[in-house]
Amino acid sequence: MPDEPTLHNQPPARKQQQRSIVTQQKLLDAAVEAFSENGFKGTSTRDIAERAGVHHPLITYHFKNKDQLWRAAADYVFGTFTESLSNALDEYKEQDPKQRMSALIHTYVKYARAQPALHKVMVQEASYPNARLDWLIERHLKPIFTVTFGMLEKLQQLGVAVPGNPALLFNMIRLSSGGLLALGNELKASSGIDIDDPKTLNEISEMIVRVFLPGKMPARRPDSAN
Amino acid sequence: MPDEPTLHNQPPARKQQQRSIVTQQKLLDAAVEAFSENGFKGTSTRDIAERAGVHHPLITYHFKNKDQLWRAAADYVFGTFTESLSNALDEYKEQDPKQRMSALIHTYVKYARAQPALHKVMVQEASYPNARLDWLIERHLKPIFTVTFGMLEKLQQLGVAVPGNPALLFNMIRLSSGGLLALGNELKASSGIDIDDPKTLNEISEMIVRVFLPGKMPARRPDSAN
DNA sequence: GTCTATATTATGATAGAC
DNA sequence: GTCTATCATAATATAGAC
Repeated sequence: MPDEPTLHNQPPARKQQQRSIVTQQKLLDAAVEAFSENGFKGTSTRDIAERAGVHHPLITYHFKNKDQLWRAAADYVFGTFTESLSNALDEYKEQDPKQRMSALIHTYVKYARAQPALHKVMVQEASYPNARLDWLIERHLKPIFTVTFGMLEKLQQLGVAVPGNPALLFNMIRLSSGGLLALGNELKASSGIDIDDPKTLNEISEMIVRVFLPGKMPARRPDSAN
Repeated sequence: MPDEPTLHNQPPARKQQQRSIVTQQKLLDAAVEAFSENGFKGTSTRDIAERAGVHHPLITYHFKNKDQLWRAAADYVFGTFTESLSNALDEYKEQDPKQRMSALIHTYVKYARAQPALHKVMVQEASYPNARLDWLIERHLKPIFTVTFGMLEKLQQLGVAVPGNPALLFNMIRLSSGGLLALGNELKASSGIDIDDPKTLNEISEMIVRVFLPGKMPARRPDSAN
């Protein structure tokens, strides 16, 4: 790997740059874990540095301060989540609206299991009005929500989703999947639900579809609009 | 009000005891608010004392330490919640199982609005395994859950509640009510849902019943068991 | 890019005057 | 029962050596 700049716009990654990326990623993973466990105020940058196996002044070096590190961690979690969602939508784009929504729900359940921080961080930040919450809503929530509201309204018109305020409906689905998995550490002892069992995840997404999207898709006329 | 001890077992409350109770209550209210906003680690006892308008060493005096104060605050929140639930059950004890469960759900929604700490504290503590979580499950959750699981199973047998694992069903109902209201500060901006509007609360509990308990109660035979 | 050292403030808990 | 004063520790952040 040559160290000299080339004619290309992006010079090849140098060893130092590579190491910097690794350190940043270690800090991001540790930050997601720590912030989702103890919230913004309850998390110390020292704790994050220790989890990452990195000296704590490096946080200042790579992310400037605690607040910027939190934002980078949120971008990381919500960015990969949004990506999973749009991949799922892409994969099912030939299917009917009910199947597409079911695929979204299943994707959400699987992602929330792998990354419970997704919902934990939301609850932590929604605990009281603050700038991070506003930032999260504008930057990550609204884009996802507006798309999904529209899909749900269409499903209501088709008689598949239960009637009522689609925003409420959406948020109940969201809580029944991501919100449920965020309680993972409680559910086994309180309710005998084992979210480590892969069958449980299927059970959850199937129940959500059965409950919130109980109707059948009407037979599709060949000449109907998409 | 006489200050001397009487022949009764419980001597009349003295002024100092009265003031002590007031201080303790102020600290409890402040603790519930602070812990639900910032979690156990993220809350400082100084913050609690300031919210309560009390000097911070009084926390040690009245509650020994931060951990004991947290437990007292949890007892306060979950104790009054359990009381509301059993009052609702009492009030509707002559009604059919679907009406009783609907009353429970509506009580839960109303309580969760007035005291969002109920769910916030659970999410905060369920963020990672710890002694406070175990204590909360054994002391407060299990008694409520076992009763409710039974009621839901019966409603499934009657064809009122949707089929499937009743524990999952119960937790989805719980998330759709308490979990939803815990996100109150987010919902208005992200979804246009205003939980300060009393109509919204009715909309929520009605949608939950419509979604999770869609069946009608079968006609009751006069000689059937309760 | 990495580390040690440190300035400054916040925190949990206690001692002891009143 | 209430308050001031204080101790030991932990926190965020920065300066500066290497």
